[in-house]
Amino acid sequence: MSRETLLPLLAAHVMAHGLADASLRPLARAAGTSDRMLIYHFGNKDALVAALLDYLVARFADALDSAFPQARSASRRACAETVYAVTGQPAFAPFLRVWWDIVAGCSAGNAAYLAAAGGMMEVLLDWVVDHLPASDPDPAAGARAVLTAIEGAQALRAVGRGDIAEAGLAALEGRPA
Amino acid sequence: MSRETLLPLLAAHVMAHGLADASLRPLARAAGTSDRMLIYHFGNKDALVAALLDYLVARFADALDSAFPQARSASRRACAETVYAVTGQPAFAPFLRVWWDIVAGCSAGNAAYLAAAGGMMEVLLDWVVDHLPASDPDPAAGARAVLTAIEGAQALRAVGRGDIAEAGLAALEGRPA
DNA sequence: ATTCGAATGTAGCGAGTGCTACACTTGTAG
DNA sequence: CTACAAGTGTAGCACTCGCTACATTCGAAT
Repeated sequence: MSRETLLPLLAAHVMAHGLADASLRPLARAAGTSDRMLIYHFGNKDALVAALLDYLVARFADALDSAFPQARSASRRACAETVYAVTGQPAFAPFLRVWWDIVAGCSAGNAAYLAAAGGMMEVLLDWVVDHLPASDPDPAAGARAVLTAIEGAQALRAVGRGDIAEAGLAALEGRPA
Repeated sequence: MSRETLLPLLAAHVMAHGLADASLRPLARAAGTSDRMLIYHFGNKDALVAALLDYLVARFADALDSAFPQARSASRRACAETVYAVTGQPAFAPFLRVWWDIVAGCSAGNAAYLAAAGGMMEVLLDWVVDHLPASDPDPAAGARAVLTAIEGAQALRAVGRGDIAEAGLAALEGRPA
């Protein structure tokens, strides 16, 4: 039982039950250990959460690579709608749940969450750049526009207003600027 | 000390310290009462939070009406950028902090948070419709596009990537579709 | 075989959680 | 004046929190 064998089990529990109110004893139970051993391996809870966030960023990158279509999209709007559709699948709900916990933590000033969020945004930004139409005149700007729209659409879906999100994405410009 | 006199004080504390980990005793201290009395007035913590969310939605509507320019924007993009700029002012940080707590709570399945979020989105949607260019051919669709972009930009700013948000908004179509 | 450090179990500390029991003071209606 | 309900203070319950002290087991190196 090292950090490496623990982390997947801990991550599974966090994705199922949220990051915000994850406490040592339930975490330990989910991983088949004791709170005592979690502190032993990670030093303290903050370090554990930091390790967990690192692990989750890596898993998020994996999920993007494996679950998404490889082909480039036909337009910025199509790219955004693809990401929106894929992340709407049930398999992605646990990621999104943790994601909003991270955003809330960042807004509260948590530095570890900020670092994790930055990592995830970098991964996502790279992925979007690689999936924009090859004809896009400014992939860097296009990726940022698409990412902004995706984030907003997911926030709206999270609060039960997927209708606004879908209308919003549909109104995105279909062709590169 | 009725609910009505308590709510502003409770709301102030929540906006300063977050909604997620607001517990009765600190809330009571901030309002000059005891946890005992909070339960007496509201029944239990869930009801207190529900009342607090109602109050916050109303305050949010007030803040929009008073702090934002009255004039219509010149374009959908300008409208989004105005909202982004205004909500970037320090006075709005407490609202946003609570907002992300609400989004995270919705993602975790909290029904009371869902209702509050729905109310806030309704308020914001109406405001955006009223501030789109009068020439916009489809204000309902335009407002949804603007709102999606705004939400995304704010999420990105919350996680320290305001640079992406600004580039993303700049790439929005400047003229109505 | 002995020694030593890594790994682990048990028990508990002090603080904080939502909430309740009980007693007490008020203000008001009869 | 009395009766009664609304309001309030004090104390506490059963629980969880992150973390620690102490003791033990176990495996490998000497």
